[in-house]
Amino acid sequence: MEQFPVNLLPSDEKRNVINEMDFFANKKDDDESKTGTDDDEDINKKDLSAHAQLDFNVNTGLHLLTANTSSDQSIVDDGISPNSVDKISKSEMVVLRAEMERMNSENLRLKDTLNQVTNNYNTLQIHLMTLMQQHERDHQRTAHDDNGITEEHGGKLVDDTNKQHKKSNGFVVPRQFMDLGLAAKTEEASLSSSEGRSCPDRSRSPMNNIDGFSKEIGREEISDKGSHGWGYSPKNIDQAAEATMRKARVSVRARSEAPMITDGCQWRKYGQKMAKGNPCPRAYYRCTMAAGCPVRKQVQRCAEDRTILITTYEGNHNHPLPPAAIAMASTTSSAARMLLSGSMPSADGLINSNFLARTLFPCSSSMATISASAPFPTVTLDLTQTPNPLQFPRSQNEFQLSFPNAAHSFSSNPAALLPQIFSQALHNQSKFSGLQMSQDMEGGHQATPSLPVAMHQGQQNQLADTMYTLAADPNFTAALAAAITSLIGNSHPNNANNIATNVAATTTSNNGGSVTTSNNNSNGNNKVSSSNFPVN
DNA sequence: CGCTTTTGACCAGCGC
DNA sequence: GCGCTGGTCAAAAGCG
Repeated sequence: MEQFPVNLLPSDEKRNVINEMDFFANKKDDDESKTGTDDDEDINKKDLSAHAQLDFNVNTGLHLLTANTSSDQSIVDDGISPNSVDKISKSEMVVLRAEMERMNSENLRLKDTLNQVTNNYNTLQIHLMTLMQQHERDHQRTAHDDNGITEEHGGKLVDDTNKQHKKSNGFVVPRQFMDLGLAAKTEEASLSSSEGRSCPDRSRSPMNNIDGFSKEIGREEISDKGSHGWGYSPKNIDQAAEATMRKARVSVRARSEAPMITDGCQWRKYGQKMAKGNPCPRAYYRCTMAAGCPVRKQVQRCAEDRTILITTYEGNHNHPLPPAAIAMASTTSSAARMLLSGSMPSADGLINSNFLARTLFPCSSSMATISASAPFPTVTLDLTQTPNPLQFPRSQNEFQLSFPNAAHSFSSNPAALLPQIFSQALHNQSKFSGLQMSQDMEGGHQATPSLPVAMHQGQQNQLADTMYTLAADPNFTAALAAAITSLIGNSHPNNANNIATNVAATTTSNNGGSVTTSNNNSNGNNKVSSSNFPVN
């Protein structure tokens, strides 16, 4: 280290020339011992002062802004000080300060360890709950097979769903989300067949109905609810899946001045309208990474806080995605899966989903809410809220620990932080991937009603199932991290725009102008409006 | 020239 | 039935 030029001097010469530098002499000896074998570390241990001084000097080099350090350093450099007693006392102060720094660093390490222990605890708790759920599901499936129930159409399927609710836990709680989806299935399917214009993509491309997640989740749901032997034709299954998936939406609220949040996909704008109760226009985008991809999203700024960008995803991609795109795509599929699994049947889904969000991303302040009153079942990931010190006393530290170079990355190259975030998120995800959720676990979501507030055992299991489904999704946490990018950008307002610019360039092309054109229908408000927070 | 955005129009659902 | 609203289409315009 250049900060220790004393090392360049022979030890004897130094000892003789600099009288008051016994302190340095010890340090130098210590340095020499370190230049030797590491095994001599214990043997060469000197008094605490020597080590402390070494640590202090090292830390001095790292913390250049420490005021005390500079003053102390000047004292040491001042070889003409007449009062050796003061030097000694000051040296002791230096030692104490060094010791304090060591303790602080140790404290940080302990905090980190505690954080890891907490995460491990949560993981194990989820694992335990999941195993219990699996055990219960196996038991119920066996009982259900004995009953030999078969279904002939969607209506009976819904009825059977409620039957299972009763059978599972003895409570009758309407599974609003699933019922909505299946109930709308027949209607929407008929509309699709008779009026192609209402759903041109699906009618023109029947393959869209059986692609990707829509088909997968739909069959998962149907197989789960009906269990065995229903009379659905493949066409009906696809229509049901499509209709169901079309109903489920995932909304992400994040603070960002960017036109859109990062999701890694390519989008094409196909419409923009003024929505009621919001002066900001709502933009409609369609995924253009593959022909016939059914995924769409709506982007709109929050009326109350226009720094908040609300992005609502719908559907699932039918094509391979780049790693960055997998994140947000998995958000939609996982969250939709959570919705369609009916794991949040109570009106107070906030409790469950908050637990979910905290478990998946304990270092974030993200909040997941379920909206049962919306026209479509929607899960909202609110990434705009400030951390709750009572709930996450170390959230900020944890976040910084997770992204130690965040500030530097933002100051130098904002876009460089994104891979860090995704890596961190994937790292978090790997904690869950070790749970090795079985295929059956992922595919079978048993209908389990719940008490609204006090968590019934069945609800706990269902919650665990849902959480596990999300956690097992390879990129759900990464998706959350992608959204949290906006949070980071918000914490660095000077860099937020840069991030947004870099991000937007990878997702879609847009003019980025401040003038947006509204497109109201039949209300005489077709006009060009200016906005400080353009949607696109 | 091809792709994207803009934007007026159309359609369906819903409430009154 | 009518009006409002959300969602989408598709021709025109813009852009590289």
